[in-house]
Amino acid sequence: MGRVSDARQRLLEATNELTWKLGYNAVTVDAICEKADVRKGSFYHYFESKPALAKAALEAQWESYSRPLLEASFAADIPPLERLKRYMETMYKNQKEKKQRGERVLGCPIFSVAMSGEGVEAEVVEAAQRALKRKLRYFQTAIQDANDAGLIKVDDTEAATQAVYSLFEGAWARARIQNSPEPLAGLYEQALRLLGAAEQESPPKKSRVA
Amino acid sequence: MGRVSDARQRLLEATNELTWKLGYNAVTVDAICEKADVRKGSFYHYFESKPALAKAALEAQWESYSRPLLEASFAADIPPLERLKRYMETMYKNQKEKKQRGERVLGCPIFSVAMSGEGVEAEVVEAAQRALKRKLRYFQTAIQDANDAGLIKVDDTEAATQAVYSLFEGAWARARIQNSPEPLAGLYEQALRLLGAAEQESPPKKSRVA
DNA sequence: CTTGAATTTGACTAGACGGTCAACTATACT
DNA sequence: AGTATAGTTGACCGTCTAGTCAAATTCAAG
Repeated sequence: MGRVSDARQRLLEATNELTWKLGYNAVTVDAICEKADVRKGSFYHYFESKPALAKAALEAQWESYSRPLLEASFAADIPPLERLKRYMETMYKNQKEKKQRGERVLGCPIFSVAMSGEGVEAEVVEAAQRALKRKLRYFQTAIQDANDAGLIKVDDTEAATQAVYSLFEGAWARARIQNSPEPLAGLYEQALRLLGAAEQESPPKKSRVA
Repeated sequence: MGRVSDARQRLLEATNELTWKLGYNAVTVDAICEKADVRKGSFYHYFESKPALAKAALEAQWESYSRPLLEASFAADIPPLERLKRYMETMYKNQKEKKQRGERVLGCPIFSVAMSGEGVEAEVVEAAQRALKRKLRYFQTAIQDANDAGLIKVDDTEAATQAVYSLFEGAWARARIQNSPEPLAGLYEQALRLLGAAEQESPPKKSRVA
């Protein structure tokens, strides 16, 4: 019964856009309301507080953005290393296109929130941490599968996975910092080295002098 | 002439401590003043604004903290790969000890500020970016030296350096997120794989099944 | 001991912030 | 058509925030 509205959805989207660009603490309730074209009273009709909205927004973003992107690249019917390749190259292309469109390179929408640590309500940080852990699982599965298929050569699969993940998140974070997609370029090849799985080699060059 | 004081210094230190823990936007001038035991009026005697202080604090931190740590590990008379090893293991130990002392694992004091992007005054972000670029140069020199000495085997030295740096910063960031030093454990060995410089090998194991 | 510059102080402001509320409006269901 | 209910509105509040200032204090140097 009663009226219908998509104000809740608009609030979630506005929150994610602003938080991605500015970081959680730099985003105000007023700014969210303005962007979503919703009055403050309505805001508190849908969410009991700013952190509650931020938490819901992160979860919505996981479902509508991050998860689909991951599922597309990490589909189980794709060869395991191909999954990594697809994901990394898709992310690179995404950021590159953004840059060419004149937009800023914003990196991972979840990572910067997760990094806030204290200084942001635990509720929000924990939602971001959960999302990052889920993301890690795609890497773990793919690399485990690659290992089972004998495609990689590592002493410690888990350590290698962590390293690939750190490499990826680090590159993505640096892309944001530099406002450039370049740190994400050629990441797959670097990941292969971590995994002891040199691909079809191009002719190796010897050392060169500075 | 006139009075002498170390209030300026105390303000810089308080700013760095709080920013490291909470992130720039969660730190208020009042909190800084309280921690430094300085009244607000004095604050604005020494710094013309909050971002101006933050910028000065980042520069002070580079000189008094980051730079010494880097210089100690990356001294030119140490073999190039040994430099990387020392740095990474020092950072790991640092964070591990912090954790054992019951403190939080805070990661890189500069990285989180640099990641703020818009939403933090350009002045502050740029100071952080400068510091990160300087840090990268230590990696570049060490890896270039390793390459010149034939210690590593990479097609593209610069790309490998970027990857090692992304790996390191990514791991450090994840350490903060997880409040655990573990992402930094064994990083040097992973870096060696990126550089095509397998160390004194332990007997290699073949793939294993989940 | 005087002088005057450097420093300290606390009270002050204006605006932004997160959040509240009671009244109002639209509409899906009976 | 009537009504309960979901959604909307804008004015309002207390607190926090960055920043100001004129007056008071300290002390190095002449």
